[in-house]
Amino acid sequence: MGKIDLKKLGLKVTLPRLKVLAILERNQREHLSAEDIYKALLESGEDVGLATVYRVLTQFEQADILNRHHFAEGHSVFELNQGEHHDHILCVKCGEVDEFTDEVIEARQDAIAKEMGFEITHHSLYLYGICSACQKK
Amino acid sequence: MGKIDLKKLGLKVTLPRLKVLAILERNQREHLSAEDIYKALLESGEDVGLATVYRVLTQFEQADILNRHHFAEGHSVFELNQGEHHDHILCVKCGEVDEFTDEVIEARQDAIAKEMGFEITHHSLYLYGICSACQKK
DNA sequence: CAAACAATGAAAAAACTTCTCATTATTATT
DNA sequence: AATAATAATGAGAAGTTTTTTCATTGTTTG
Ligand SMILES: [Mn+2]
Ligand SMILES: [Mn+2]
Ligand SMILES: [Zn+2]
Ligand SMILES: [Zn+2]
Repeated sequence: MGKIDLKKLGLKVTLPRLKVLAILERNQREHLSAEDIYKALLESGEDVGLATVYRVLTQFEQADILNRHHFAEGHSVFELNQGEHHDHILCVKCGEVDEFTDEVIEARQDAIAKEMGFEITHHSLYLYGICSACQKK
Repeated sequence: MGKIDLKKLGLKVTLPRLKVLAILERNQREHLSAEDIYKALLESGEDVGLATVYRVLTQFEQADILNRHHFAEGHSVFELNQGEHHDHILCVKCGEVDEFTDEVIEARQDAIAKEMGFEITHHSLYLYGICSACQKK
């Protein structure tokens, strides 16, 4: 988990990029939308445009320092790439998001792709359900 | 695979609903967007509004006669519910979509949800990669 | 510190989907 | 077959999320 070096990624070191990165680092366990990040910037008194937030997030995604997810919400959410891959399970009642990794599933995915002649690049797996807290209500 | 009875689903039997259904039935193996369906209607000389296509698709989804998918494209695609569940593998080069089912993955998903205290309702699994045809180019 | 060029903010536009509302169609009931 | 009750429709406006445009500003290199 070394510090992220924008210069090494071919990105100029600008205030907007550093600020967005700081917000993502400060919210490691969260899954933030572009709007969330934009609002956080405004609250910190930073003068960054929403278009820039979108641009920077796309660049970070291409540089593989963060992951974009499409939960069943209509907008993208982002989280810093924490090294080890993980998948997500979401509560359809309260929106809670938990993370998991399963080696059996990962292995089967690779096997299936191979069987079907695909060279797999990535995957997205989301489980939806009702969390234990919401079941009790 | 009995004929779909709109009346039994609590939906009035209207021309737009029948036409949309016909297009979906005629394209069982495809994954069509609302726009695709709208264009197909126009080409058949049908006078159906795009808003109606969206409305009807949402109603069909709620009636559980079709499934909505969010591939990495920015818009929803739909396919008639063919009884047995399946997941998807997509080519990032040419857009080809193939289908598969894996009992091991299905079982692990249920087990994971249970372990994490969730009552699972559904899931979405998409594998992305390069198909065999595109690898040869 | 100057030149070269990349990044930015603001606003417009694009892409997709939903909403509003006046009109029309369907259904159940005569 | 006509009626009344009500649900569905088409057109366009509007809502959401994201991208593009472009004049201005900032970063980097030498
Ligand atoms: Mn996560
Ligand atoms: Mn399918
Ligand atoms: Zn919950
Ligand atoms: Zn391909």
